[in-house]
Amino acid sequence: MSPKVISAVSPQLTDCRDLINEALAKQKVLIVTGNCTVDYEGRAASRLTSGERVLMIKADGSVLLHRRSGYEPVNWQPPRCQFRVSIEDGKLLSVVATRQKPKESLRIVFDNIAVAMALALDDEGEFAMHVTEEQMKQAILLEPSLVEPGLKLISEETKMGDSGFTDVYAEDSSGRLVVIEIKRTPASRDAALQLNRYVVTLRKRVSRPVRGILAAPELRSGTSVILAKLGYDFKAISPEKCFQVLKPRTDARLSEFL
Amino acid sequence: MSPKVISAVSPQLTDCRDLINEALAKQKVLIVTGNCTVDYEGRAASRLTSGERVLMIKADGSVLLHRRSGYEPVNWQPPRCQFRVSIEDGKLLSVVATRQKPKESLRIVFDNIAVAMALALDDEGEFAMHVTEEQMKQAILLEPSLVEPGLKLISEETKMGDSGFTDVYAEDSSGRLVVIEIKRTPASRDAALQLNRYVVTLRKRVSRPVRGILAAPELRSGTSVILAKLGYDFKAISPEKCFQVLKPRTDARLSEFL
DNA sequence: CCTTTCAGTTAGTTA
DNA sequence: TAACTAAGTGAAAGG
Repeated sequence: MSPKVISAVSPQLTDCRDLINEALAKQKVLIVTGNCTVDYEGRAASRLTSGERVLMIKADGSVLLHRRSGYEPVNWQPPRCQFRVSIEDGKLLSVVATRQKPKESLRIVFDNIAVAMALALDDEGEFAMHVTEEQMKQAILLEPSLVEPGLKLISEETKMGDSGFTDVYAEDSSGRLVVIEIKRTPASRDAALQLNRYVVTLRKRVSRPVRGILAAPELRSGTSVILAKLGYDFKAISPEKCFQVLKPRTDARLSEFL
Repeated sequence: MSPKVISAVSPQLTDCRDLINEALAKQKVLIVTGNCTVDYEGRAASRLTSGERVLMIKADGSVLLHRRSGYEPVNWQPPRCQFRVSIEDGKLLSVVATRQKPKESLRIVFDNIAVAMALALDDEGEFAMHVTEEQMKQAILLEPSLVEPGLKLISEETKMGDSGFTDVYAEDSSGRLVVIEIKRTPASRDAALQLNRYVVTLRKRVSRPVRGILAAPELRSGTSVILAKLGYDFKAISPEKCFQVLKPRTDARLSEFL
């Protein structure tokens, strides 16, 4: 990370300005704490009188100005805005973050800076809302309306022949049979074809109409076309929703975690 | 502010732990940057694998974990949660932030810390979404439904005798006369009495029923009782809404501001 | 690019 | 405290 940090009793404003400009240019994460006033004008308008706050400007041009308390920043700017940094009267450092569409502007004027730092965060980590495929299935079995309102469970049988996919059988509100293919990750062409195999097999056995539903967090590009061609539906299932359904059961684990 | 800052190539974890604990105890704002993994379990569940991030813990126990990009923190904890800081295996520093109701837990484990700082922010500044009382009146004149649906303007006259308050005359959907008292700040007893004077005066002049509405961002405590006793209504008017109504007109000024 | 919907929404107000 | 609503909502998905 090799952070650049300015921390002095009275750091030179010019040094701070240079550090800020460099951070912006190199898309580092910038953190500045000091005494400032803040004006916003755009979708609304606000003014924050003098006080000590923490300014964070992130690599994508998001701006967050935090007071000492509260989850939310008191003032902010969403990603992709542009900056103008300048020194006024030799003793004020102003940062103006502007955005077009909607047209809005945030102006932060420091009359004193305590700490300024620029961080080149090396972060390739993966973020995942995690439930296992088995947990997703459990959630759907527990709460079939996750997939579709009025859906009624027919069979909890998992295996219809092979592996890699989880499936559930149900009946929809019109009395049609429904095969639900569950994937915990973005579903691809393979998932659609697998679903097709299940449906085709089932159609040979029964004379009732059979629907197919692919339940997954999302579809990989192109999959929706195949799915439509085969005549099946897609239902987005979020891991969070599944987790919430399962939550009562995981409370024991949560206690342990705490 | 007199910030305490730890910034070294490889700072001692014990020093960091002490700084964090002190910041938490004294309700300072804490900022820690370093390489970490993050696990969350509560309303949902998530895992973030190793990478460099910025952790901010605010005076009220809000937790924000920011990656290099994005307005929103990747993981967080709302205000009023509790902390446990510990060193594991002598080379991992873990911060666990837990909350009851809903029961949830955030666990951040650093294997390397680049910078840690504790800030005692001195911030008595006032935050205001600002429109003037005149602007509020303009907004209501432009868009009477801000006060009540179906309201129709009768008079743009401002003065009915004295000062300090802005008033507007209208007719409601039932054909009753309406006097609207506008205050840009939280309305007090005085505002209610002022409204009463206007209504009483008007009732002497006309034989139709006359309503009174106090339009302000909010009511000071006790004022709602008085208002109810007098038989008048309160309508909360947010500065933001007014601003949005007026916005088309302020675009010129906004351009100038940018 | 615009619209709609969702969020571990958060925050504020009221009953 | 719970329920309801608004937000400079932000972010993602779909048209």
